[in-house]
Amino acid sequence: MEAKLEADFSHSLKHKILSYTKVDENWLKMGLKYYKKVQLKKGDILVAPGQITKQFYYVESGCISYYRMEEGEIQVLEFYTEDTFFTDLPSYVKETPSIYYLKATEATVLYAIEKEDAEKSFEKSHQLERFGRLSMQEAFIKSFNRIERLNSRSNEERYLRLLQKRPDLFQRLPQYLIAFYLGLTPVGLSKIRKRLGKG
Amino acid sequence: MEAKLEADFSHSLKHKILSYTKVDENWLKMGLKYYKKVQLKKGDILVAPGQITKQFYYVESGCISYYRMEEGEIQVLEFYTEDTFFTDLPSYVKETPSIYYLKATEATVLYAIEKEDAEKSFEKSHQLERFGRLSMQEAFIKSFNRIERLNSRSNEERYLRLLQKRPDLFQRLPQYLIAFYLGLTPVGLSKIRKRLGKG
DNA sequence: TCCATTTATTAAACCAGTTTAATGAAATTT
DNA sequence: AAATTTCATTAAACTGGTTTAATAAATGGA
Repeated sequence: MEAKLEADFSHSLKHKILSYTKVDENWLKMGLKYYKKVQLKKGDILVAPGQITKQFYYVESGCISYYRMEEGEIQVLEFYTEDTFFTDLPSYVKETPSIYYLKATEATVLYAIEKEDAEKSFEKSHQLERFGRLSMQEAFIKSFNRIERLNSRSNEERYLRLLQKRPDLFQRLPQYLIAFYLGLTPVGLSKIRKRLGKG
Repeated sequence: MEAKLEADFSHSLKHKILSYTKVDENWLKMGLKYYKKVQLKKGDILVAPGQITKQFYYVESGCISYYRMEEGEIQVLEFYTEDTFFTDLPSYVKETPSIYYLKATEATVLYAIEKEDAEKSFEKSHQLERFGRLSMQEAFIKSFNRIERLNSRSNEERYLRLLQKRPDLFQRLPQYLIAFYLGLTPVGLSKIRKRLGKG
């Protein structure tokens, strides 16, 4: 019974780690036991400006939006959804106060690991260190793709590409957040959608 | 004499690696010996569309621009300058043909390591694996900063921020490349500069 | 179920960029 | 030094966004 329970615990996280590299069972167990489950309700704030982000996260289910407010304007950097690692990296790495929000835009289940523990696990296990490297590499590629998208000069194209690449976002998020993510105003996005016949 | 020569070889690269994490001298030597020096003249192309990028690079001096051509339009993703690691990551990771150019915009000195050798070094040494992870993390943070800049809706602000953060680029690169990097046309950038009184 | 709030659309005036093309200046080649 | 090429600026017409404000629709709480 208990064994069953343990096997179920963070199953998706375990699977995710193993998708990067082979990790011996005992080291994997060691790494996994540092993670603790966090349940967020819609609207819960995980990180707010001024706080130092000392944890790294894995989204099992739900959606976290990563944004900041600057002179009344929202700037949306990313949406983290199922099966994704994330944190507020600038604050996490430099241990300085965050200037961002990390907020659940729907009921969300996370696993959180303390920075200290993450580093401990990397130090102890070469294999987990490799997992750390490869997951960082994946994060980098994703952010690279985002740059590519942001850098193309046509907003319409940007909208269409997002619609194609992450259609789920349009179902689960208010449209104005998507507008800011695309670097548009809600009015601007609405116009584009009208022009395209709502695609 | 020979010892002196060896000590000088890729000194800046050695220094760079050690800036990430401690690496025992013998492992470091082992890692470094995989790198070979590459000298590029202005205009030389390191990677062209269609090629598979099988090396990872470190810029000792000079400047490499990373861009693509799409229907006659240039899209500039990044400029890699002194003391920076880079490659065409999508192609390097997935071993698929590149869709980008990597081109020297001035005389440039690089150190190049074969992917195979890089992986070998990571496998052999936990410390080098850590270096790999942390350098990837740094690359990720840089690209994150770029997203932040690209995502702000005012072009003028984007221009000013770049001017402040990487003033060297304005000295060493033609203005039209900077314009495309900012997601503008050369004409657009020229207008902004005029408006601001050439900053 | 109704009321309050949040979100999306539309309209109108405006503006910061684009496109195209011409001119001029600077750098490179011969 | 002259010729050629590359690069930056300017102008004019245009376009696709912004801003502001009003309205309508959807959502959520008491």
